[in-house]
Parts: sequence; C-alpha cells; structure tokens
Amino acid sequence: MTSQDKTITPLRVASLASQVHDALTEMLLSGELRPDDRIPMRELAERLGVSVMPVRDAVARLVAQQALVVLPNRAVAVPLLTRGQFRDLTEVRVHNETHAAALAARHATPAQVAALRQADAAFAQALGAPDAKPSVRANKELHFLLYEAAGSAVLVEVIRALWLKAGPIINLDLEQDTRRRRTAVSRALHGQLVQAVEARDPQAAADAVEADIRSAAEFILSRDILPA
Amino acid sequence: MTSQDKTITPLRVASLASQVHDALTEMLLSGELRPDDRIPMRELAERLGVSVMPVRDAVARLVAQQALVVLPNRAVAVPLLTRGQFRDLTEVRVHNETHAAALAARHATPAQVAALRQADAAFAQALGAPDAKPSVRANKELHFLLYEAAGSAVLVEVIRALWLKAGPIINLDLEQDTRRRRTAVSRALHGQLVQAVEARDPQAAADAVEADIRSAAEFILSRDILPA
DNA sequence: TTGCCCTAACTGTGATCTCAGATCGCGCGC
DNA sequence: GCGCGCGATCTGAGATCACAGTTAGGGCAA
Repeated sequence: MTSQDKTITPLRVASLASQVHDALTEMLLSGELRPDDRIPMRELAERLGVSVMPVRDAVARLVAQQALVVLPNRAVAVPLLTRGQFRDLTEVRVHNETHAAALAARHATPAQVAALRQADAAFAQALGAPDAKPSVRANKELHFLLYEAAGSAVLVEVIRALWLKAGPIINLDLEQDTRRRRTAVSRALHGQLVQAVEARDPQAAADAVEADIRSAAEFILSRDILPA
Repeated sequence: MTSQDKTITPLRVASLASQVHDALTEMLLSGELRPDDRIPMRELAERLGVSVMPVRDAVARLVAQQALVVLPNRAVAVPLLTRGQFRDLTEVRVHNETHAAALAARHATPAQVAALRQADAAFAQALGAPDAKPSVRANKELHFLLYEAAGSAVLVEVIRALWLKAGPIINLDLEQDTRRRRTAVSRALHGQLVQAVEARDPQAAADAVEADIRSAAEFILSRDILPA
C-alpha cells in the first residue's frame, strides 16, 4: 500500500443511535415487537448494553417515522391501529407500492432482474424453515429489491416508513399452519411479480403487488386482531 | 364549576422537543432554512432558550423524516438535493398529492369545502403582503386542508414528510417580482382546485394539484439553484 | 507565496444525574 | 369489600458534563 492507493474506503462507524435504530427497525419489521408493546428505554438500553441516550435518539427517530407513538402518559409504544387505520395504511401502501412496482417493471436493470429471481428463490427456500424469521426477511428483501429497481429513492423511503408501521401487524407471530397457508399465497404472487418485471409489464407487476398487499391485509382484518 | 363538569379539557403541555420540532418545521417550510444550511445544535438551543437535549430530539426526528441530513463530518444540515433528486421528490409528491386531491374531491364534507373556499380567499389576500411569509403559510394551509379532506391520515403524514423536504427549495426567498409572477400561477390553479372539489370532480382536482406542483418545480429547475 | 503542522475552538455523541409525572401496591377507614 | 390516600418505584424529559472528531486560523519553513 502506497500513498497513491486510492482504493481504501474511509471508515465510518455507525453511531450507537443508528445501531439502536436499526435494531428496533428489525424488531418492528419482524413482528418481534407487537402492536401496543411498550418500549421501556432504560430496559432496552440495558439489554443493548448502551446508555439511554442512543436509545432516546433512536426512539425519537421512530416516533417521527410514525413507527412508534408517544402515549398520553409519555410511554413510548408500538402503535395499535384500529381496523380503519390499518385499512388506510393498506390503501396508501397499495398506492405507493404498486407505483414502485410499475416503475421497476419499466426501469429494472438486468442485474436487478437477476437479483429479483434470486430473492424469489430465497423466499421459496425460507418457507421451509421451522420458524418465521427467514421468510419474513426474505419477503422484505424481495420487496425492497423491487422497489429499489423503481429508481426513485424518495419513493423507497416513503415505502420504508409504511413498512415500519405495517410490520408489527402483518408479521404477528402465527402458528405454523396459519402462517404456511398465508405465505403460500405470497409465494405465488411473488412468482407472478418477478415474471411481470422480466416481461417488462408494469400493469402485471402492479397487480401482483396489489394482490400481495391486499391478501395479507385481508388476512389480518379477517381475524379479531385489531380493535374496531 | 362543579364536580359534574365534564367540559374541562385535560391540559397537556407540549414537550420542549416537540416545540423545537415545530419551530424547525416552520423554518423548513417557510424557506427560512435553505438547502445546505447547517443546524448547529448548541447555537439553536441558545437561540430558543433551551438546553441542547430537546434540540437533539427534534433534530433526530427531522433526520428520520429526511428533512435534515447528517453529513459525513457529523454536521446536521438541510439537504441539498441535486436536480435529479428534486425531480424524484416532485414525482412522488405528484403521485401522492394528486391521489389525495382526488380523494378529497370525492369525500370532502361541506364544512371542509367551505374551509377550502376561505383558504383560497386568504391566499389571495396574502399575495398582497409585502413579504412572502403570509402567502407561504396560506399556500400550505390551503393544501393541507385539501389533503386532510381526503380522509386518509396516513396519506397526510406521507405528504407532510415530502413537504418538509421540498419546503426549503420551493420557498427560497425570492425577489418580489419573481415571487409575484410565481404565485399568480398558483393563484389560478388554486381557484381551479377549489372549483373541482366543489364540483366533486376528482380528475380536475388531481390535474390542478399536479399543475401547481409541476409549475413550482419547473420554476426551480429553470434556475441555477440546484446542482446537477 | 504556498503548504504543512499545530493548537484552540467548535461540534455531535454518549453518559449520568435530576426532576416531575405516572403507576402500582399496601394499608386504613367506611 | 371497596375506595382512597400515601409512599415507593418507574419512566421519560431535560440539563450538564466529558470525550473524540473536525475545522479554522496562525505560524513557520521551503
């Protein structure tokens, strides 16, 4: 290594607050955090081995992203949406995620299409795992590969915030059988989605995403999970 | 007042962090904060008469909302968007704000329609003021009355975050003449918008909002304000 | 004059403490 | 048995301090 070597990437360590934010994000998306769960900051700080400051920062971020709410007694919690609010969230997701899917069908690079195929295969494989985490993660990865292929960073951020709100509801820990029935539907729709992108068919891509979102939402709304 | 009196609203004082967040939000939306402006937290804390803690919280929120960015040297700043990024932001705004306008045209209550008329009149009046603040505020109020009439709280929050990003660019302090030319266009489009809502015409409402957003964006892009 | 180095000041991040409000549990009185 | 009051504990918000990285300015050498 000489002084002419320009290939060294500058090292930037993620702040503790960012790391806490990432950890909480993962807990929201995976369903580990459930609607109405409290987030006791001192306890979480102890659990993560940091002081309360980075936890506060991370929580403040997630409150701003509407992924957490401050209750009237100042407690911070995962929002418990009413059925109506969940429907609203679903509609806004459909509106933005179908748009991203259509853009992706038009703009995806060959490498992105290949990555989508791989993600589809990975999702299928994750369905065989005994616990839900691999399939939840594989589902998220496939969707975000798709949305990133839309070529709109702003749209991806909008969708990311929506997923933070939806994650605890959609990924509630279900019994194995229920989950298997649910994800078989997604499996088929993901297949159609990837085919639509390959075929450069924006309408089919949007339709597949919409069906995926709606089937997941109808499943939640068909069960007595959310208050009226 | 007796012990049977149920009309007393519980008093809840906004936290200092929330107040700082509101103050910064206003500064972003009004154009007082410009792209690439730094936000020195200690200085702002002193200026607002609080310690640095609530400023940190507020800044963390706005970073999460993408309204502020953390630079590689850790400084917090108003994002300086490239022309491409601004176009992306504009497209996502069009996609969501037209949707909200169409929903509003379908769902607005008579009271909301009346409030829109009033906001239109207030905007016209604010155009006569010698400085830009009243018209910037009146513009925002009219738009958010409209979007709230859509009946989708999630959609309003998405739009709010988009406005936080767009505010510093769109509301850059302009000379009087330039601003007058700009806002005369908005004036006409706002009129069409209110008529479309009154007429329950979703397509006309969406078209008016799109034209409003695009004309403001094209104005910015036509000037050498943003980097390529 | 220019470039490099050093030092002081600035700045965000994290730690810790204090305060005030909320909650919970227990005891007492009706 | 139930309700109320009190005290202890918990909890988030705010203040303050320390640390480490960054920046800017000044001085010196080539």
